[in-house]
Amino acid sequence: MSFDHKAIEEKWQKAWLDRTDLVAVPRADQPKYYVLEMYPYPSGRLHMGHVRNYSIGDALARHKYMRGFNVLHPMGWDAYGLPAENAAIKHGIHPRQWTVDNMAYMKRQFLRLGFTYDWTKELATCDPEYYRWNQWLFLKMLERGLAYRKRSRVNWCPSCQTVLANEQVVDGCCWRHEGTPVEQKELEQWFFRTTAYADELLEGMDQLGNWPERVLAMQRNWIGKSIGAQIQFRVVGLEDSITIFTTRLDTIYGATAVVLSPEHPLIEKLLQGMAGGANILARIRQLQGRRPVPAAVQAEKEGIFLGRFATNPYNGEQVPIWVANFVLMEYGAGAVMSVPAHDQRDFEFSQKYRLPIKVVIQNPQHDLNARRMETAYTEYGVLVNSGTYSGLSSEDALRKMAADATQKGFGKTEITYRLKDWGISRQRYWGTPIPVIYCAKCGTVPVPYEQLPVLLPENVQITGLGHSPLREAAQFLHTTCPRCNGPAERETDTMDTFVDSSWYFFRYPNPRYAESPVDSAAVKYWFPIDQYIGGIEHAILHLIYSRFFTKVIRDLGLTETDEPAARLFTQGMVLKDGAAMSKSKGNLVDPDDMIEKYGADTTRMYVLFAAPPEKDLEWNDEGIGGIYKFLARVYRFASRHISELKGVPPAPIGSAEISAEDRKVLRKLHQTIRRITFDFEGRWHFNTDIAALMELVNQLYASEEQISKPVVRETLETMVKLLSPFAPYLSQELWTQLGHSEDLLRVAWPSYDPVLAKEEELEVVVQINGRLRSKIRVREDLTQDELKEVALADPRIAHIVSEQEILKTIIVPNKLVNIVISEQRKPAPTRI
RNA sequence: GCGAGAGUGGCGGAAUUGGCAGACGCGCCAGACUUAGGAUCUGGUCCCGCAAGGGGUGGGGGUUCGAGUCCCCCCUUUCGCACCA
Repeated sequence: MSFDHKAIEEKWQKAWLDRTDLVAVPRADQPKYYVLEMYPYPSGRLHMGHVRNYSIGDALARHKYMRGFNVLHPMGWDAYGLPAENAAIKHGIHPRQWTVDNMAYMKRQFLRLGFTYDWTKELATCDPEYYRWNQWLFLKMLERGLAYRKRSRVNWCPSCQTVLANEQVVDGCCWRHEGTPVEQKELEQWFFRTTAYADELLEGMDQLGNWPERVLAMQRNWIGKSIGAQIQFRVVGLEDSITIFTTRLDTIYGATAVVLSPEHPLIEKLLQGMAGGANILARIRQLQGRRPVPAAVQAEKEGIFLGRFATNPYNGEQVPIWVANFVLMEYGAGAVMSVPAHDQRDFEFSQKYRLPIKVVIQNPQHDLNARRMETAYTEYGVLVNSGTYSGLSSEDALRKMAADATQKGFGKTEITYRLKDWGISRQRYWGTPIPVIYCAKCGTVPVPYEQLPVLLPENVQITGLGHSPLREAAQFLHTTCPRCNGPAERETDTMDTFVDSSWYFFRYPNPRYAESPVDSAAVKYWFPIDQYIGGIEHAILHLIYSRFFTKVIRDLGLTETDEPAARLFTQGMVLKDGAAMSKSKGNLVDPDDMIEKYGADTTRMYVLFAAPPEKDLEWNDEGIGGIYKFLARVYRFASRHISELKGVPPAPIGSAEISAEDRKVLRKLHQTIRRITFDFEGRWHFNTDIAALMELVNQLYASEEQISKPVVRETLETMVKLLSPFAPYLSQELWTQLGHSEDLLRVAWPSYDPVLAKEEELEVVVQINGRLRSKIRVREDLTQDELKEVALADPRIAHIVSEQEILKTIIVPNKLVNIVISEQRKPAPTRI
């Protein structure tokens, strides 16, 4: 009987349609397991990266079912987003239609792949019953000052025709459009106050020991906490002072200038009434224009002297005030002190403009000479030329100088973050309307909760022309003020779609819950997510926003959860010819084609086999055939024996009269159980688990003629269980053919017998001077002396050792004997 | 520049604590079965050598009875951050 994967998969797809046994319900008597894979954007069809992500999650979910866990394994759709709108512009199809069609198609793909999702938990973020809760959460955040509106310089992607958050700018370009430099625009925007949780986001990482270090490092870096001090320099001849931020207060005696960002608000005032001031201002504006925005490339440092001076509050020295392109307004105080001797940037700047260099930290290796320095000395050290602080270490000086600044009132200790508040306004149609109304009389008025959801209107002309299409939707735009009933306008920007994905995992436990975004009781049972699985590309974007939302939702009193996911796993990318698969590169491998040709089992299993899950996977069109061949081998072996196994009991474990060949197969079987079981505990190197199953099958083929029926039954049944997380269709089919009726998910995961798994006779390696010389087969648990004796009796060893003096013998019981003799004289090399 | 990771046959990869380097698969070679084989089964496949033997995990050094694994230096490469004061 040949392996008809199509017939088998179609049969079980039908049987598994609308299955009710996967509906997750809280149960007090069972340990729970919430396994979640990042939901997809419904772009049209699944790609291999999806198949990989979801095959990892499904293997885990199936294993947890078999281990007796109450499993929550949901799936949904990140259904708002720009591609739907682009499709509308290009093909004239409505974004909703496009999205709905795609979800339907991709759901069929999911069903075809045989994943164990509880589809009763399905959610789509473009559904009013979902996005109303985005609006609800927004209003709560508004109440708490966690959402606010301000005019600011924002990142603008000319391709997307919308604003981007800082997190969505990669190398100065849009995260969706690699070649499109982001522009800066001044706009009124809504923000979420992520900075309010900066410290908790940082400290919370202590709880994330089971997140990849790589992700934590990226988040730490992104939050960018730095502890320093703010110091005020009085402007000579004016009442104003300039505040600078520094982490190296210990070097302040070496300051030779104060440098402002070109956007610094004080500049105009400083130039007022100065001769040539207008000219200088014009040059500064020019400098701004020339600055690469945002600073993607390190540009040549350029500066302009303002003609004014400021006083260093520590030593009373007057230093020139400059404006330079390398000082960022967005960070710290928008102004710095320039210490060329101890900061590389300041050093370069001073070289170019011939500013003096003053050494105030001494290098213990050799004395620094300001005139001969070629780079800045940035290490901590001992202070010199620093008044009363001279002689202190940098660490002591930092503390003392900050304390003195506070006491004397010209500065204080200050903490700054790289993390910025999250700009969430998007000038696009296909997203959640921001539930705010602008009234000429009452100002900005939140939409009352009872009027939620603010529905996204369906009949809107989508043009992609740079302002929200909702501006043109008169029905939507014009409304009445909830306070005064006067005429008013709605906010027409929509929310960043990352808002949707920041809390969807809280919705899964009860996605139809109508009282609040989260069903607190259900969440209390299921949370935290025991295992979250997704791509590394979300290390900062989605995963930092999610952590922020988790804390906000907690502080709203809806949950007690501090962190969303106890464990995070980031799988590697699927590559073809060394590059990520993409339409533009033309190197796509379509999962549908693979499923059509080899079946879902093979496709799933191959993505698990080709590389360990955390590493990138290089797709190989030939390789997948090897998995198909393996499954066909399993099927063929089973087919040859199933009919004769009727009524045959599984092998009685430990039975004395089983043959040596039986024992060999059982040993391999139990070693395989041990290996795969161990691996599911967290290592997840499914590639080696599948290799172990292949070894078992190879052993079965080799021993086929000599093993007894009970052992065949035992081995087949157990093997099918071990195989089922990776190849569920074939496994369920064979399980049924073996005479069972229950679903494999409800069958207990096999346990191994350590006695059976143990090798009876061991092969011990014999080395001489660390080099392999022979192998001996011995009984287990020989004493060290016995082992040594057997090793020395080995003819090959005896031959080499014969007349040498044995200096030492190292014995690792059951493993190895290493005999150390004096190094043999090498025969003189024959030269030609 | 800073931070994290990686470098093993023709290819993907294995080697859980320092203890047989190359499991498993692809590819390739040979044989069997066959009208046929891009099916299936069996055997072989790190390099040099007929063999005995020798060499071998990016390069160099070190620790150790013993190093792919630990330490130091260097090279290559992937990813993240990048004028963050």
